[in-house]
Amino acid sequence: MAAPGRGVTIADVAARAGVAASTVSYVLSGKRSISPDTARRVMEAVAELGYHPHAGARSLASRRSGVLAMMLPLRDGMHLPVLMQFASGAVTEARRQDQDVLLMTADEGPAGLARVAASAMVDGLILMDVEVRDPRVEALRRLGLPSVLIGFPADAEGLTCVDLDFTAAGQVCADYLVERGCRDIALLGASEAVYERRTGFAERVREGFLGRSGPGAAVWPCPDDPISVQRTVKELPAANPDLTGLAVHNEPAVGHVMHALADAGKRVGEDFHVVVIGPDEVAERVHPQLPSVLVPAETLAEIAVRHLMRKLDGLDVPAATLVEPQLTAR
Amino acid sequence: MAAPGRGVTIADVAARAGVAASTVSYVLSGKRSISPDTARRVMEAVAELGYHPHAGARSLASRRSGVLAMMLPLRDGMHLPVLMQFASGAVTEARRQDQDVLLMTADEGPAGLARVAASAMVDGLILMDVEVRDPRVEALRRLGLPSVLIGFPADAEGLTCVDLDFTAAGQVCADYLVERGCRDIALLGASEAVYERRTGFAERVREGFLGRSGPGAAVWPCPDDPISVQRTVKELPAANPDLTGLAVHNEPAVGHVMHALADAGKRVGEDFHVVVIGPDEVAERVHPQLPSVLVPAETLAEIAVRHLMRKLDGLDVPAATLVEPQLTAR
DNA sequence: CATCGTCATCGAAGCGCTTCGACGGCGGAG
DNA sequence: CTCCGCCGTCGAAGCGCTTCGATGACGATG
Repeated sequence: MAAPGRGVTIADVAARAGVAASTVSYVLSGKRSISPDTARRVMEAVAELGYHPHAGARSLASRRSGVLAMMLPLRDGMHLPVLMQFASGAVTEARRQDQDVLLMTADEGPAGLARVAASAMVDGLILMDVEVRDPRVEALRRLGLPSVLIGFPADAEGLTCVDLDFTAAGQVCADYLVERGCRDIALLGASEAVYERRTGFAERVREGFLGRSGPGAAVWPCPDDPISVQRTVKELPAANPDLTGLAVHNEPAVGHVMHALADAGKRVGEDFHVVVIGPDEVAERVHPQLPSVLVPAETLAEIAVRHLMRKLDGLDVPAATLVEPQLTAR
Repeated sequence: MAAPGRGVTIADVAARAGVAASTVSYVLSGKRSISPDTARRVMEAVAELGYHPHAGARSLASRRSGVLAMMLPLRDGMHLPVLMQFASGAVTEARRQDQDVLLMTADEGPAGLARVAASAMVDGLILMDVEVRDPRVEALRRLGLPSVLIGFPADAEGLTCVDLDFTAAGQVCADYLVERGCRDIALLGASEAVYERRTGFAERVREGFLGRSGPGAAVWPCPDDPISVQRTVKELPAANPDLTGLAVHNEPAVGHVMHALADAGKRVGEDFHVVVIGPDEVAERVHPQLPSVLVPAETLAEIAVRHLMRKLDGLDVPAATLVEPQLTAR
């Protein structure tokens, strides 16, 4: 009793329930019909002994490990809390489907994919923060490991991708500002680095935003330290005196933007409008609170896991899933 | 060639190298001496075929899965970026030791521990954000699953724990402020909830801080929204007019604190001093930049993984490891 | 009453790996 | 020159599970 559950095998359960090991297996998997009476005795034995199937043995015999890999990068300019939301959303949904999640880092690169695929350590893979040209994508195709991407690479042929519709998000923000009567509007984005890496979502927000705004609209990449933000916000009116609306797609910078605007004498919500693309807390933690379009990290992760599970079960799933952005007015 | 590496078994490697399967195994594990010539042929075959051992088979036969679990909470008041640093630090170090990391959430609780332990899915466990009274700790003891805690529960008997020396961190902050000539000092902490949950580190910072400061010192719990921060900062001088030094142990609030102090006419770095316990970025992203004591998440995670691996190898490790805090002046 | 299905269950054969004991071949000691 | 011991290698026996085919038992059918 020192370590209950340790070393309990299916044979122990079978003996206890007075059946064959294979019968226990069938009760547990439901792959053959079993009399209710036998099933009950088996389940009781399982509970009494605290039996949990040996993961390795199971995966060896059934060619299913019950583990999903999540490969997520920790690159410069990524907003860590959002990544954590993705991770937690994925784990939660995976557990609901009796799967576990292995955390991989992006810098293992394609070799890491080959490793987990060949070792049959995981059944499928969720790839995060996909870049427009991503070396992992090619490896993925080659390996034939079931996978779902969060984000869209340039060539999504044959892949399953899920993401927020960032183009629509850019549009929603532009529309919001225009409806508020803003004359000219601008998008204050993430630092240059994010655009240079050609991270898909940043580009798409820009396109969506510009597509809905007048000829005076501009996009300003901006690092998130207070000095840079202050400087950028100061430059805005100089570049365009008619600017009265700003969309901010740079989570950590939002607070600084608000202070810079206050310093510049803008009264946000009155003669100047700001809308945020980012987590609710960011938009709620400034004064005044701002309208925002949320990146629904948990929802995206959940969809990704569900799609992946369907693929593992041989069902088919839409190649591209775009989640509609919601603008929360505040 | 459509899916190279798929289905390559140790027998394939053995055939290719002209040896027995067991020999391949010994080459790979180094558990018996092998002639250099044979070893070379085997390694070549491994490389040519892209062989990776089947994880399930390996764990079944060797009773080692090569996977470590990391159970980390996503509770209110936790600073997500720091958690992500822990996770990434652990994954990085684990990979260095040829291990993978399974991500578990705290809300699976003790049952989750029983599951992974009994299924032999993981070899060991790292438990994060340990509370003073944590139900998982008891389960851990009972299961006998090798583990390392990041944080200290009330009863650490028989456990291996690693953490920043938060008591010392509190002391360092108090000392810093006193040395700067501050008359009275205060600690602005996290929201009440964190203290109520009796999260170990918050309490220890407080004790360390109070232990080194004069009788006028005070601790102010504080939520991290701008309104609450503004209010709390306004109350400080009312409660103690001689207050000229503040330690902030609440990452997201730092920016707001600085603005509130500016509004109150304090000139930080001159007639008023502030020190931060938190990530470097937080202290660097305000103006003026602040001195800070870092929570070395990656280092802690790295130590935890290393200790865990030593335990798995039957070596012994110190029961308690406290990392000395470093104050970075800026 | 003999025959045929169906249902519930069993036994055995692997899944791919590690590990143990065994066994040739070789060099050094006697 | 023989014997012993060691080194390098092999074959076989599992690890705990799933799954396939086989087998009784039993009710329905002709």
